[in-house]
Amino acid sequence: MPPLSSGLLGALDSTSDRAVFRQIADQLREAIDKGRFAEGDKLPSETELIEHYGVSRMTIRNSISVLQGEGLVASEHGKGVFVRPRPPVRRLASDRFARRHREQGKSAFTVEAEAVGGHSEVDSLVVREEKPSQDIATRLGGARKVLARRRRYLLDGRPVEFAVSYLPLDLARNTQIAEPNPGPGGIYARLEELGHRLDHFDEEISARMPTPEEIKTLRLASGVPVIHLIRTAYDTEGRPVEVCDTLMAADAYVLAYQLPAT
Amino acid sequence: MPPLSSGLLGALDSTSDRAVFRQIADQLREAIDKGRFAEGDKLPSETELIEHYGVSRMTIRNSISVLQGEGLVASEHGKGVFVRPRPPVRRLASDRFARRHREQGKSAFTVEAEAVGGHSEVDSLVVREEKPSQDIATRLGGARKVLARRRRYLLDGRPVEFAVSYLPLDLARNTQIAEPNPGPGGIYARLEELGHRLDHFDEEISARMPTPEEIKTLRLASGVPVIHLIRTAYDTEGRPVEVCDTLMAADAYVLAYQLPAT
DNA sequence: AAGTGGTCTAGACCACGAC
DNA sequence: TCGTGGTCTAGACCACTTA
Repeated sequence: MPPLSSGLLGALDSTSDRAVFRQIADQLREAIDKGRFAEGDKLPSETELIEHYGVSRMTIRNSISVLQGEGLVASEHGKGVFVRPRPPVRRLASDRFARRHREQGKSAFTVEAEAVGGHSEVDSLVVREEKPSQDIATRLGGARKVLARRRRYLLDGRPVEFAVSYLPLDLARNTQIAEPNPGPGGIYARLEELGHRLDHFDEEISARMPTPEEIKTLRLASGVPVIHLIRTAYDTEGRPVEVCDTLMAADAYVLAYQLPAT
Repeated sequence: MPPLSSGLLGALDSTSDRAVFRQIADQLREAIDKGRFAEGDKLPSETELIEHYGVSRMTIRNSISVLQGEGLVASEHGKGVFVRPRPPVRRLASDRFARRHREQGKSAFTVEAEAVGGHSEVDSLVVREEKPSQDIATRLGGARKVLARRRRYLLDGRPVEFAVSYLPLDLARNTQIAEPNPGPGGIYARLEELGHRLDHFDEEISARMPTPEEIKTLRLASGVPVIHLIRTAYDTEGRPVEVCDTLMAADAYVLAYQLPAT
């Protein structure tokens, strides 16, 4: 095995209070930040790092797990540890639910996917009647039964978003909204055809680390948070007609909004 | 040492493919989710878990580090590992920059703090002239020098947000905006007095894991992401008059927006 | 077969906090 | 003082990838 290219990584400071594994993590992080390891590059193997620093394997693994937690690197069993590439980001514009998009027969996700020139797919579509959670029921103005539309969105084959739409059952039952394919313009276009002209949407955004199940569904690398977005759609009479509960891979999205100054 | 209360945690499945430390993490997670350990409760000590499961210490520590990464628990040296309490969340409303708030002499942060009945402080205020980064310069329409206002916000003594406002220097120099205390209503009130009537704000939101420096500044527990918000303020002539780059502790915020349906 | 990371053991010494 | 978590060692065996 060839020795580590000199200069890429420095030496430890034994006089420092800082733990050895943190010093090693610091040096690797700095090398990545400065581009000495580029996106997609393989870091030195554990064996190489052990020899370079003269420490035990667990110390090296500890260092690398720090960087994994920061979302900087991802390890691949049998291959190595790699600098995580920044995936292409989808920017959700504040006009993404504008009527003019619906009138062109496009769903919001399609509009966004086209904006980045990507290929979009929908997946795992399940439509069924449910008893809503307390939170969803409240947001829907006290609905006792709802129609739930679950689906996963993929961009260029990568799952990026998982969403559940809830609609009051009395409103959606026996309409095309209850069909797997809601038709051109999506369920918002159907709601308007049913006489529920949409007035505005409220969105609430938070971020957190994913649960193991969410990691599986969105195939998340470690160190990638999720953005949780809950949108409520209101018609012109002020009635909430849909709640959409969305979980997004945070490394795949930027959300954009416009606020009035008045 | 008393034995672990029976029933709280189960046994390992040696026939399972799932790694032992993951099985232990699963059981602890389930116990937390089901409320068998409540917020703020202490988990069994490493020694207790070692005896309960009959595994080595590193295996137990590995399990706990999984839960730390998920933001479920936080360890305190010398005391134990505790279920992380959900801190009070500040909800940023979509009207938080409405003129009516400014006209009451209140800053946006004060308005929000009062809404949750908390005590707010500002900290580490530094105002100085700078050469902006490429990104900031572009957002400001090509400004070559800017006034930068850095500050940290604390809610009930806990740092929750770090923000930097950038203003074109030709606009802010020798005004009260360049003073540490910008006066009632904050810099947006001053901008309007200077003839820059505000029209709207653009906000861009993303989420990621914090850098070590950000962890220090916001005193973040492990497993807590940050929300990155970049706001650009435009006057009625369409000129960008301020860019505010904000980093928020994700466990302390919910952002709310309203979208038009038109 | 050789190299990589994944899991696990059985110790050691240290630093912090509560009593 | 004692129990807690923090750091570190020196091994072992396994699973995956590449050649």
